[in-house]
Amino acid sequence: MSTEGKPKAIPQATLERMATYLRIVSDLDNLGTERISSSEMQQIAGFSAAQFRKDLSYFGDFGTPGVGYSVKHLRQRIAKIMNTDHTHSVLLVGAGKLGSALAEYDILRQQNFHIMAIFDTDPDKIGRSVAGITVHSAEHIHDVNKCICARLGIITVPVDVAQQVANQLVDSGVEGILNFAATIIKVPAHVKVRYFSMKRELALLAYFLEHPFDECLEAE
Amino acid sequence: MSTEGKPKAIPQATLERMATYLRIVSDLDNLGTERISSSEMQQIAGFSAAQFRKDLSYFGDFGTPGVGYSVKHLRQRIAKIMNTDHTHSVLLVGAGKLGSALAEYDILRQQNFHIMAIFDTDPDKIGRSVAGITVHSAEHIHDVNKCICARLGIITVPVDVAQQVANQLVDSGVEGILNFAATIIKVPAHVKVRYFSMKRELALLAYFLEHPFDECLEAE
DNA sequence: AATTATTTGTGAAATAATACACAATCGCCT
DNA sequence: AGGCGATTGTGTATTATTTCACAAATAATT
Repeated sequence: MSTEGKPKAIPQATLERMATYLRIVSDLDNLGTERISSSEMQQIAGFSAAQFRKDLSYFGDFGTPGVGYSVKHLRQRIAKIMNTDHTHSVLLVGAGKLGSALAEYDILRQQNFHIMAIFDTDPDKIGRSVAGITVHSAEHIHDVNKCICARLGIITVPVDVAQQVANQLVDSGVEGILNFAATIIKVPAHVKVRYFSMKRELALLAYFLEHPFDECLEAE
Repeated sequence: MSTEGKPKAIPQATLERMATYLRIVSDLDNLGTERISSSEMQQIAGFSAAQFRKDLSYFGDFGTPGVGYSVKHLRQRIAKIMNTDHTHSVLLVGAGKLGSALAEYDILRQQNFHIMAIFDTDPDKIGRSVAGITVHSAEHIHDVNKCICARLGIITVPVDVAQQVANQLVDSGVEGILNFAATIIKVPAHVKVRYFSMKRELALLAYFLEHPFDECLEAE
């Protein structure tokens, strides 16, 4: 329907939903589903059908009126948009309980994000093997990443060394950081940071325990 | 400055930031800092000073003009608002790598959220001990929670049993769920769900690798 | 080929969130 | 006691996002 690519500003919220759409269509594709309509997506994802269509419209045309969307096609297009149509190397810093769990739990099975090296600042952990990968000293992030050229990093170290580790990651060429340490880290403008804090999530849920009817919509 | 409590609708985004403010003032308090101004908060949190003041204004008056905010007072007030001024019992379902790591890593040290019971659907895991807590069968969630009365739950089971586990949690009285399984779960309207997916976060970071100058603001 | 039942894509309207700007307030200093 | 510099709290303006509503497009049917 539209004619050409649209270099408009994409709402942050749209991008977050795109990642969810991608997961859903990937699941549907793996299940063998061939078609999906925006109203079916509403059922599955919890966002409105119009929201779904509007989100996609920022990136061009995806479906065919009267029919819906090809799941396979949607998956390919969104994967390309999200830049997950190929493998990304990832550095993991922090070989503690959480870091080890992440290395084994999610990544190795879910394609396209490969943890290529693990680092730690704790001398006791250096040299040991986690999820089949040797743990290096965090001092060597720069050197090791010369070979790997990873642009993504995950921080699972204690708060007091998080900033230092972030600096080293950035220094080694990392441009996207997922930070599990409960502290805000300062990075150059070209580096994107996403945060996750268990306590923060639980605090939000605790709030809603006393305010059950605020904001019941919003799904993933 | 204002006269009375304000039962206005609180923006979701404000609540998310409130949780961050709470972490920051808690840290400052522990460090012995006594006062903070909104502009100092801007430095630390990355949100604008006006944003900080506006967010607080939804909940009443907190500071004194010309002086700033008492860190201790702010901490108490926000903790009360977020409902984290007392301990919450939490149920954890899924004693795999991630669940075990969460049980040990974050919660036990960070006060006010206590994992009181761990469950799993895998017979091999039932009866074993994780982080000093015996793993029960997920079938017994309802019974066990009769004693515990937890209103918060964490799901770290595989996607195919996530919905079933969610149902059992809700059935046992849980009203807030933190879901690490990569699937959207359906719950009654009074139950709040927060999602976390590693792949989703990494996909977003991957997007920004190719779009480094979109949305550089936004901190935690 | 025309008709109907669907469903997309999107401009415009409605809603929500953020940034701005400044009056009100406070502590300090003289 | 009054003036000054600093900082809050908030009404308003601005910007961003979501919702709505419908024309355009398609397949199926007759």
